[in-house]
Amino acid sequence: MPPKVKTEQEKQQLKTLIIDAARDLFISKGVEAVSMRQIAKQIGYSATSIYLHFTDKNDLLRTICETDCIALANTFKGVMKITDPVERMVALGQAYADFALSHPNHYRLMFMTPRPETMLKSENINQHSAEQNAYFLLKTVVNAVYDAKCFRGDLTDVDLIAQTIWAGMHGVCALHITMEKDDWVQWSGLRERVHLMQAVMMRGLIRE
Amino acid sequence: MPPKVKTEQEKQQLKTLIIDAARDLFISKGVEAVSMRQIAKQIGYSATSIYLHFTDKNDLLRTICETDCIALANTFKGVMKITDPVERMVALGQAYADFALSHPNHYRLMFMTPRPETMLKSENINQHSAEQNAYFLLKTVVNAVYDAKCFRGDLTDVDLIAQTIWAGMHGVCALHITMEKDDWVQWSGLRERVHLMQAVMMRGLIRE
DNA sequence: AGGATTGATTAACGCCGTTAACTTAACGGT
DNA sequence: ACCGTTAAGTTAACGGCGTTAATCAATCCT
Repeated sequence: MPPKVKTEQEKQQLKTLIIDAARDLFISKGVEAVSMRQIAKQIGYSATSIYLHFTDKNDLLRTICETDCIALANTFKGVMKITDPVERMVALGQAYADFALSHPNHYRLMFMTPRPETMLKSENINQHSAEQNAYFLLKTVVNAVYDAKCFRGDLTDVDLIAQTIWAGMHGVCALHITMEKDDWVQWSGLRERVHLMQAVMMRGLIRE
Repeated sequence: MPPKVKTEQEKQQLKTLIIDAARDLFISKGVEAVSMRQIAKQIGYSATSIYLHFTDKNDLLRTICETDCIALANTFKGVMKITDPVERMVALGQAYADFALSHPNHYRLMFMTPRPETMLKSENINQHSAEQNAYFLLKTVVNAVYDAKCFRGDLTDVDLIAQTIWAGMHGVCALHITMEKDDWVQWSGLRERVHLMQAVMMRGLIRE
């Protein structure tokens, strides 16, 4: 029963209705365990209706990733108030880990799901906006530390430094999310692992 | 057409035939893109035959992971010949990254695929054998460095140290494998990232 | 020789993502 | 006031998936 002619705003509303339902399901059950039919049922539409707004499941997934990457950058706004550059960088790492570990399925969705071909082009993410790109935000924070001449003298590539910090935090979080339950490893405390990674990063990067 | 009565050895042969075919496909196309029917076709059997040897797809996957975890530990044997404990530890990290980055799908299979419930119990992996457990091997190597009193004084938990090193290398590799193609990040060179992570780890952990 | 057992097969079930064909309601033009 | 067009949705259908049930053929045991 199609009460026709939808304003652009109404269209967008339905689109975000789909996105929100899909994200809820993805987060609570994991991406691969959620079907288009389930998402549709959740919002009282038929499965094929989703295809009127997204070309396929990957498109939906990519859109959620983009949206949430922006949202994630926004949740980091609080740490940006910290004035000391090094302190701010540490706090950002902590905030990142907090997000990853308190929303593991959400994190998996955003940073542990291999991107299919169709996901490559993300025109919607502004490469150079701290509001819209969590990585650019990290880079900004790292750059401030660099400008304050706090890094070791042999470190001159800000991208490289930022990506290494990211990799360190990602490593702890991703390893935990994937292998938490594997009992052939005697896992030490998660808190300690996050903390030591931060300490190692700082000692390894900051001028002594 | 069943030419009956199979010796235990023949059974095992068929089982490893399935495993090898499945691994080949998993590695070349990614786990989720490979169906039981495809694996079966590869070895000239019907799809349901696989279920005579593995209870389901997860069981097959878990078996491959276990097998290859043991195999991985064996490929590290060369590294163990290095006598200097710190050198040996660095070389192990490099060997680990080399494996991950030259066999990304294989690595994904082993260390980036979330374990379903049925995967938890891995009785086949010996928790305390360096030959059968790559993590225990790492722990042994880390322990040698610890005994040589090369770690900073505040580091006393060998498991924690080993897991942090693992996380660091895993972070670089996993991030690369997942996000390599995402163009909203200006990736610096992969080699440099691996190298800096190693350097940061060493500077952060080793007594100065 | 004949029944039980083993190693395999084919058929079938209920999902999945996605496409095609169809329906119904609202709008624009005359 | 009518009528075609189009937008927004539906149902039907396709081929493939993981997996289970039923079946089949060859061998073994007695």
